[in-house]
Amino acid sequence: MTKIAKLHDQWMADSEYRAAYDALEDEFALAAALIEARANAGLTQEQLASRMNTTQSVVARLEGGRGRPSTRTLERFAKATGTRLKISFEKNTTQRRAPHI
Amino acid sequence: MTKIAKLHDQWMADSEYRAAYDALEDEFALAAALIEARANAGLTQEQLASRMNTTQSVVARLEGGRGRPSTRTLERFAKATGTRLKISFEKNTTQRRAPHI
DNA sequence: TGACTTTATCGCATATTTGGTATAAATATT
DNA sequence: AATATTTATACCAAATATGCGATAAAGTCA
Repeated sequence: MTKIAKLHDQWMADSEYRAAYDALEDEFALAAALIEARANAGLTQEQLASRMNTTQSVVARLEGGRGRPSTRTLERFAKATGTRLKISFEKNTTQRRAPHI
Repeated sequence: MTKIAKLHDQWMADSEYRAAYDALEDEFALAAALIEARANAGLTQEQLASRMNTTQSVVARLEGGRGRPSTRTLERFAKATGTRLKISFEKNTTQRRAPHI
């Protein structure tokens, strides 16, 4: 294990750090989904923004993983990309492995 | 087809009505997911609220399908119920049928 | 029925997200 | 390189969600 990975493991013991890390991971996952959906739709941020009745800066902010958008926004995003928003709470069967960094 | 169903079909042609209807459908889907997750966790709204660092009334509001919660709230809900929040944009392969009411 | 638990709703203060504009930064095109 | 296009960031006002207490409503059980 690298020094960094070890440090990470130690830090994960700290609940505050852990919470921040998990939140980050989720934000990335959402950002990735947003980017992929727009890519599949073949739209620029500007075009998508127009379909969502908002501005390009808002779309950039969403895809940048900054902030925690409301489901209202996600639904508009889904419609604009011709997709269907699906939100679910999955059982934590397998414990997530500590990622190798 | 019933008279009501016929009326419904006519109304669905009106974009404003249709948008409202779709939003409602999504809200119900989310509310159902929330309720199911809490049931699986075997918690009362009060207990869950405590784990989310909020109050019972907030949980009731969420499950009631009133408002469009932020992903921040959904993430806290997921952690409190021991589940993992999953948000995805699914391709609209088959067109959704008009539901029979 | 009455006591008790759980869930739903209301009003309002606070917090967060979103809209909009401007502009910087990055990417693509010629 | 120069220009055009696309994406990222900053700021502030407006819209929306959240926190919270009080209380109503509904459900459970003796």
